Amino acid sequence: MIMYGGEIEKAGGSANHMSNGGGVVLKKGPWTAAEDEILSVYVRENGEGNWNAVQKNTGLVRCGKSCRLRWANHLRPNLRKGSFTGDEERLIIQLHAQLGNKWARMAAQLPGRTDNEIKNYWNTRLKRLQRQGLPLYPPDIIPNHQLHPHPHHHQQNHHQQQHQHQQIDSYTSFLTLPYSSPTAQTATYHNTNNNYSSFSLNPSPSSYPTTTSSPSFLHSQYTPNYSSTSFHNNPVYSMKQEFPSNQIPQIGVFNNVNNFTDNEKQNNTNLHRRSISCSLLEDVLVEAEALAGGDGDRPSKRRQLTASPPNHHNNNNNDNDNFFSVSFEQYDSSENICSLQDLKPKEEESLQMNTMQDDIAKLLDWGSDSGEISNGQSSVLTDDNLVLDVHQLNSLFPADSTAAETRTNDEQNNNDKINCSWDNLHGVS
DNA sequence: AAGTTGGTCAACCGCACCTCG
DNA sequence: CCGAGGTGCGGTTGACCAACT
Repeated sequence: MIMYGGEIEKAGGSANHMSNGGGVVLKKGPWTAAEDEILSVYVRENGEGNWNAVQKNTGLVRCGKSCRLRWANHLRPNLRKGSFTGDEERLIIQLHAQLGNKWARMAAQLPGRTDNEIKNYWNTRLKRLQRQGLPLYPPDIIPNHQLHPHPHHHQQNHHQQQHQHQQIDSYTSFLTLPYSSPTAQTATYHNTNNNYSSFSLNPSPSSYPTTTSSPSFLHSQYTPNYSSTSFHNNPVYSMKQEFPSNQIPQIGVFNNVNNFTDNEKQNNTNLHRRSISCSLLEDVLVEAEALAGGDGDRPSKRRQLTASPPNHHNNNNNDNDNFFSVSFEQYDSSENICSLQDLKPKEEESLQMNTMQDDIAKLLDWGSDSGEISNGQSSVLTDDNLVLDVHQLNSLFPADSTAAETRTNDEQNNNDKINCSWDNLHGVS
């Protein structure tokens, strides 16, 4: 047993302590290095989960939730520290446009990043943009809720159900939202490769900063395409962004990557965390199944968001020519992703994840001159950028074509079904 | 130099879901 | 079926620091 030897203030003598009900006064506030070490050793030896046992077994006077949080946000391996890169920022914005305040889901798309980091980043950004009266999203990104302001009401996963009470409020707020910016096109974007993006893009995006510290942004070099009147009259630009209650779990552009590179999965002994990841994937799977199985004749936002590009990429062609199709290929195969993780030998899995981790690191750095904070230019997802992205991904994910080739017929059928639903999408011109 | 403001980060809180007995 | 315990998620808060006035 590891005994915690850190200082413990007198019971009840500090606001930084709380009782766990058993007479033990649990410590609150910042963690010490000694506490970190104790927790790290314990998790290495016992794995994650059963966090309340940490206190019992180590004497660490921290509640289970605190232990879990500390581990997840600071101690677990392969955490990415430091500022978000420009591409990460862009991805966060894109994901937020898709998912809303689903920080955990967003974090799952950003290897090594925590939901807390993303949340902090977004909230900071939100506050700044609100203060400046600037839009939350670049003109070329239209949040899904603006495309489909009437969410349907079936909720298919517990993540969505979990915060129903909050989401009701959010939905109420959401109903007051106006829709897209004056110049934004409410059509789902197709790039020149006939690829699909689940958020809408203005074909002529203006430069939009993603960085939290971009001087050009902070000093209003950002010039929206529309008049200042419409700019300020459009509440999108100044209101707190809220999302409808049934935020649809989306497949982010890094979905495929996430399945293998999420750092938490690198700990192969960690079945618990794997189950978390699978839980996310299962959510995706449920949606895929709902889509493939025909969600009635209701053209839902879900359907729109998960639709595949035209099926010219269905077969053995080089799907990795296509940035987004890579994601969707993986998505269509999402059922296998969890099972693969469970079945794959740990060494192989680990190796693959390491490789993918590197790939992601490269991916996140592409287009970022310095690899540091975006200067605002790279945040624009233009058609040309997409082409570039596709080529970048081409070199990063050579295995994807193989993966696509090994898809089962069922997966292919599912994909085809989803493709068929493409024509039913709302807002697709 | 002192006060103010804003940004970042870490941590806590409350709620809801899941599992299990 | 029900309650307790464990867990995950999103919201919120407060400390700290740097830039600004």
